Amino acid sequence: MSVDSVKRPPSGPRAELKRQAILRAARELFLREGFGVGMDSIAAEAGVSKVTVYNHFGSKEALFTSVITSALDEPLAGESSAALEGLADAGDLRAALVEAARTWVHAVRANHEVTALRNLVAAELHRFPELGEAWRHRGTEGHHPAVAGALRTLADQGRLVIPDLQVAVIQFYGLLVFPHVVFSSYGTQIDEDLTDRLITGGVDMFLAHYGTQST
Amino acid sequence: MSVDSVKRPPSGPRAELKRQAILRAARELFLREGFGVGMDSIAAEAGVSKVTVYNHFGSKEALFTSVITSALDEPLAGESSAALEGLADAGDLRAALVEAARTWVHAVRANHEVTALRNLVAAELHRFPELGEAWRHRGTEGHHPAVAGALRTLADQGRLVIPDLQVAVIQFYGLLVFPHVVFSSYGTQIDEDLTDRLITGGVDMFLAHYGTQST
DNA sequence: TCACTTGAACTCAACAGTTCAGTTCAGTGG
DNA sequence: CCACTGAACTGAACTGTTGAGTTCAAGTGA
Repeated sequence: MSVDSVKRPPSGPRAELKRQAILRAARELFLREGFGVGMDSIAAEAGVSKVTVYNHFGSKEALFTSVITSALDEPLAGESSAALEGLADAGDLRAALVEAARTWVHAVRANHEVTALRNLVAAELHRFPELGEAWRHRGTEGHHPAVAGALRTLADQGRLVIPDLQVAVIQFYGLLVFPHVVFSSYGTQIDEDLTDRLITGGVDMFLAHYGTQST
Repeated sequence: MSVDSVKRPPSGPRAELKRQAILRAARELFLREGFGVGMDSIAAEAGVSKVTVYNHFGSKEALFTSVITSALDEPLAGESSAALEGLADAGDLRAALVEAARTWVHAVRANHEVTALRNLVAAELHRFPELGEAWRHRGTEGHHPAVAGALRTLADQGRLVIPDLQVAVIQFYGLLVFPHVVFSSYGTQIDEDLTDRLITGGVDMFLAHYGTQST
């Protein structure tokens, strides 16, 4: 009998499959029912014994944390910040901005799941304050640099005049992304047509204020 | 023994006092601890017996609903939409807009409580979908007409040129209000100084796009 | 007198987490 | 190809707690 009472999580190929199945199920049920969902339901949905769930994750809170942090790695960083990179070389800045914004907003809208997870984290802030912070880092502060960098570059090129970068970044979000975030937190969505008008209108407005003749 | 088994809520002046005390306590505790708070705690905080709570509200869900709907009646409709009325007569439109926005945003920021209640409703959307809808009505759609009306009036006066009113309204929100809503849902706040720059910068941007020379 | 209130004890269900005896299955050595 | 081994898995029963809602006998106040 080993004195070592620490329960290591299972390893091996078989265990990894179960782990993924549990994460998938937990994510889906947390999204559908909130944190209040029972561990039995999650185990059942994953097609796995409850004991296995506990062997892997140790507690409900740990499972929730794993679901969130695993979701933190996947999403929109790729396409959307890539779209921002190309801005500096674009001939037609307006068209390029519209295109970038379109990519970005569609990434946000397409991921029902990620947006819904954001709401879930917000809902459980009092139970998991550290998750709120983690999400804030990856989300807002994670993209700030990309947006800020793109805007600064354009300003350095003389194609934009931006006296207050911090404000400009938030305005960029406010015009393009926040409407979708806010509406989704009510459980509704902005329809396709209005989304499109918001994008072109937002870019127009942004350029009307910050653009120069060389735009 | 009356066959009538329907429990009417208590009435009378003393009952009304208790009712208010319960609502106040419930609101405070729901805000501080979320929907998970125990009915015993609420009763204790209200200085009232648990039985009295149930005599008045019947169930926890009904109590929660009452807290929200009672909060729906009170808030920012007054000052903020009043500030929008005066816009039509203003000489200096920019100054007037900044002033109106300042009033409005301060109303949103000052009411930690209302904003926090909004998050609470969003958190419990799956349990109370009808509350989400009610909040949306009083909140967003409740103010839309005021904002839309003010903007339309200014457009009719020829002081603004607004091709797409629906978009303009959302942009107005997006520049001025949404940043605060989004940040507060992360549990953070935008500081005083940045708030001010967002207001003036937002109005500038709005006017740069929609304003005319007669502005 | 009558409606309202109280406190304390109670029921009942849900749910996190555990225990255990037995089963699956991927290797490993022969 | 087989037998054995051990880690991972299962299912079902169990513990312990928490919390919603109820009951009741007694109190309060217009």
